[in-house]
Amino acid sequence: MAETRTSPAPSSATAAPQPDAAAAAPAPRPSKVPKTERGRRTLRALLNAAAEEFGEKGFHDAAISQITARAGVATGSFYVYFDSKEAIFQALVRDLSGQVKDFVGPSIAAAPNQLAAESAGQLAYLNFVRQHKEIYRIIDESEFVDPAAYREHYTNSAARIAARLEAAAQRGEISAGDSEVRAWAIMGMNVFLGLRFGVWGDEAPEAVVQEAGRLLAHGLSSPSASGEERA
Amino acid sequence: MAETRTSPAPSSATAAPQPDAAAAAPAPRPSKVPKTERGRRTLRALLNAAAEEFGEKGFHDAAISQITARAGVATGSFYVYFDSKEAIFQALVRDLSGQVKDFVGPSIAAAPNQLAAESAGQLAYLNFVRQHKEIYRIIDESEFVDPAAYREHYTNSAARIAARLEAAAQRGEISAGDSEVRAWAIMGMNVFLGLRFGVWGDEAPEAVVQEAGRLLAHGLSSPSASGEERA
Amino acid sequence: MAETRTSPAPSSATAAPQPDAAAAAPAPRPSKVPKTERGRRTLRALLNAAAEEFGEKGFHDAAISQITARAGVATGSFYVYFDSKEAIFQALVRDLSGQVKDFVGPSIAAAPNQLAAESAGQLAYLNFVRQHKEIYRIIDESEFVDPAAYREHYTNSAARIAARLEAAAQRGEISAGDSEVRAWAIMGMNVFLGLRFGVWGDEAPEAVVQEAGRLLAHGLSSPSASGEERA
Amino acid sequence: MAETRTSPAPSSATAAPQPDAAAAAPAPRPSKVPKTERGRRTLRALLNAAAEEFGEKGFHDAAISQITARAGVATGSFYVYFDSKEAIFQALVRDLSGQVKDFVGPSIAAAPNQLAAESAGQLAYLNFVRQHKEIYRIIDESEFVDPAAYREHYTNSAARIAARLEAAAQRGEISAGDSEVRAWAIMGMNVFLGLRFGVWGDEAPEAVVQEAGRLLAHGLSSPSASGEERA
DNA sequence: CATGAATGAGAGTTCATTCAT
DNA sequence: TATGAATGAACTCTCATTCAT
Repeated sequence: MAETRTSPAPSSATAAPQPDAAAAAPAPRPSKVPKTERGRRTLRALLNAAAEEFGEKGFHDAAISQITARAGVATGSFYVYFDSKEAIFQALVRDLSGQVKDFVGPSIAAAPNQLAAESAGQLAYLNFVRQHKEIYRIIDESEFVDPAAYREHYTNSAARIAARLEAAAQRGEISAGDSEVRAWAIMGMNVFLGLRFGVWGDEAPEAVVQEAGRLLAHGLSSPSASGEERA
Repeated sequence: MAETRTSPAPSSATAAPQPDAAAAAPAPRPSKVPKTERGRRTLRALLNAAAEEFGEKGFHDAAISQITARAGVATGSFYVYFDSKEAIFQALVRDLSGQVKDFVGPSIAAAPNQLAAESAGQLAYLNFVRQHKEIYRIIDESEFVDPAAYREHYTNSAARIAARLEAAAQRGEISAGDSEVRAWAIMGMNVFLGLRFGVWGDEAPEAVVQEAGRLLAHGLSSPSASGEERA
Repeated sequence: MAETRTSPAPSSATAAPQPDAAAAAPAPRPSKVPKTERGRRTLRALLNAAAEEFGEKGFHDAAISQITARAGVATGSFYVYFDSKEAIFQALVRDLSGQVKDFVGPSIAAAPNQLAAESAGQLAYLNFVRQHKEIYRIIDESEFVDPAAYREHYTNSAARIAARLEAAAQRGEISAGDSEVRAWAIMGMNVFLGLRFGVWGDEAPEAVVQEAGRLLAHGLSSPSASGEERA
Repeated sequence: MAETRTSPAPSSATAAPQPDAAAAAPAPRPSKVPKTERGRRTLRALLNAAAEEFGEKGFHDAAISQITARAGVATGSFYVYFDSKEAIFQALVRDLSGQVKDFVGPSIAAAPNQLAAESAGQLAYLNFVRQHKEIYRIIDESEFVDPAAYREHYTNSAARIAARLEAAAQRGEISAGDSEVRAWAIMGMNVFLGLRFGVWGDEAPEAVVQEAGRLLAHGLSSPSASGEERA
């Protein structure tokens, strides 16, 4: 059986310097780019405070007055840098999306082959989620607050996975197949395992990743039988 | 917005034998069970209106006054049936969760073996999502509005999947392994494929399901190589 | 010489029941028409309070919280009847515009001939302005707050004057000429005399009206000479 | 927005001999007179920018930050030259009031007799208004922002007109009468004709002025009848 | 003189919920 | 049961003004 759902991405970056799709994003993060050092500090303080506040309370229960209080600045200062609550949320999502990518990416790049890479990415993602539950929550909520950012986040992640699969297939490491479908499937696995074993539970991640790796490598079929064909 | 139910019925039973967690839920659906025919009609109208309103606007932007307006009743009447905005949302999530299960369940039960069952469930789920995008959205948002309901929904789903895998493994249809991890992985795949190919896109679902079925059956490994062991 | 300026209309109603141009106005005054007696009382209280507040402070310095305080209702009640500060201001202008018309109209209708009618209207207007300085101010300010209402007010007034002149010319009571130009000229006279001798000063209105009547009847020319033609 | 002045010059002199009320005004125009060339340029830029901004948005919707942005200077620089938003508005109104006078005055001076002079003034005014709608608006709004400046503007204008009428009456060019009442009546006519046929419409100004000239010369009376006396 | 970040009081507006009818 | 007016706490956002650099 199968049911509904959604969540923050496993991601896994390309260390390569190729122009990221995000580079084409229309609006730069903060509505005002600070020109002085002082301004840069204030902006950073606001983003950090926002991550805390949104993570703890969710978008709607978060209050701008609380964000500025946490950041130690006046209410009005908020609007020097962001046009609205939505605007800072969006800036945050893009920021965090990048953080996930940057955290997970290196593990993947270091893996000897594709299957190992996916497992490494999964493990890194699980650990990241466990340490940054608020990030998971924030990205998830963007589905409702800023659908475009949400979609962008997952579309980018899937594209990176698909590119890796494509390359591996050409190298003969894995079988050929529709990379996009596979990428979304793998991403979904990662996200849900992250939810269950990263956010909600804290079972040993290695065991989880091992089991998932087996599934990814050989599927469910028993060595002897291959049920599907006979279905 | 997809056809909303025409009766406030609390959704149906599970084919599965496992005790439905929902049965233990503390709060009964509507805070007041109507005694007259007129009352029953009003309650039904409110739930239908709520499905539309929440589906279109999301929880926080949905307004009770809009729900009552859609339902054609006065503002005050709302509180005859529900104690709060959260209460009607919760009632709705439980209701919709049941609808998903009821729609997908039969396809699974009709399948000849486990792998076929998962593929059938996936296909049914994809079709359901495509026709009821607002339901997808509502259940998703419950992560923030009513986390218990959200967790319950996915935990129940995973439990059902795990039970099926367990049984299939005992029958020798599939390999042995940690059923819970596998169940969450499969559920994640389904959900994300549903998001990508059900909610956002409308590519032919059969192709998607076929590719996912192959992945589930045999994994990514190329017939010749088995990368993982060497990693 | 001649300079800038603007102000609230002299008006002068048609007692006749002919459909008023205002009847074609798109939006009805209050955004919600009360259905109960209690509601009607609250709406009236709000409008009265708004007239006081706007009259004393002007649009921008007026506060909705002050309006509701004066009316003796809660802040939120305001929004039951009006969508915004602008909305109640608009409703007020239309209301007051009607009041001016209703006050001045009868005097005009009672006059024996056209020149007497204009003088009577002028006198009535002067007296009205003197007693309702806040109304003068409110209508004036609508030029900036709700230009459409402002324009409507003066256009309607001018149309009524022009219609009277037209009729009088056909009766041979006055000379023929461009009624619209004449109407705006007369209205301008009335408004500025109202400003100078109604709002700012309180010289005997009868003397002012008498002098203005002479001007209207015979112009500036000296009985013997007629300068213009020779120019 | 019509060409704003190219220099912060405080407007010119009056041809009329009566003491200019503005000369007695308490506050000198800019709160600080620039000593350097650079300062003079900044001041000029601010006044020009203010004329645009106030003309387009009105006093309250105009923002100092917008004025400085248009002027191409930093926010803080504003306060080097003006003490407040009100202060720059006041400086502007006095400036513009002088512009109107300077534009209209010469036409009047050139006329052969009084009636011709009033018509010439009217025509000049109409043309001025048509080309400088934002000036019209700014002076008008001063009724609410800076009542003293508003009153001063119209009182001065009326005084100039009255002085002309007085002189013409003594020369026997026009009949005798209360000059102040006549002056305000004429000014009102001009202003409203300016509103209707200058700001709102652009019918041929000559026809408007001709009709108004007839009214001013002979009034409304038909050659044969003289209604008023019989009233 | 110029800069531009920081300020914070104050306003308008929303809407879930109550309650008298 | 149904109604719909009334409530008021709470929130987002504005912007004239200050001041350290």
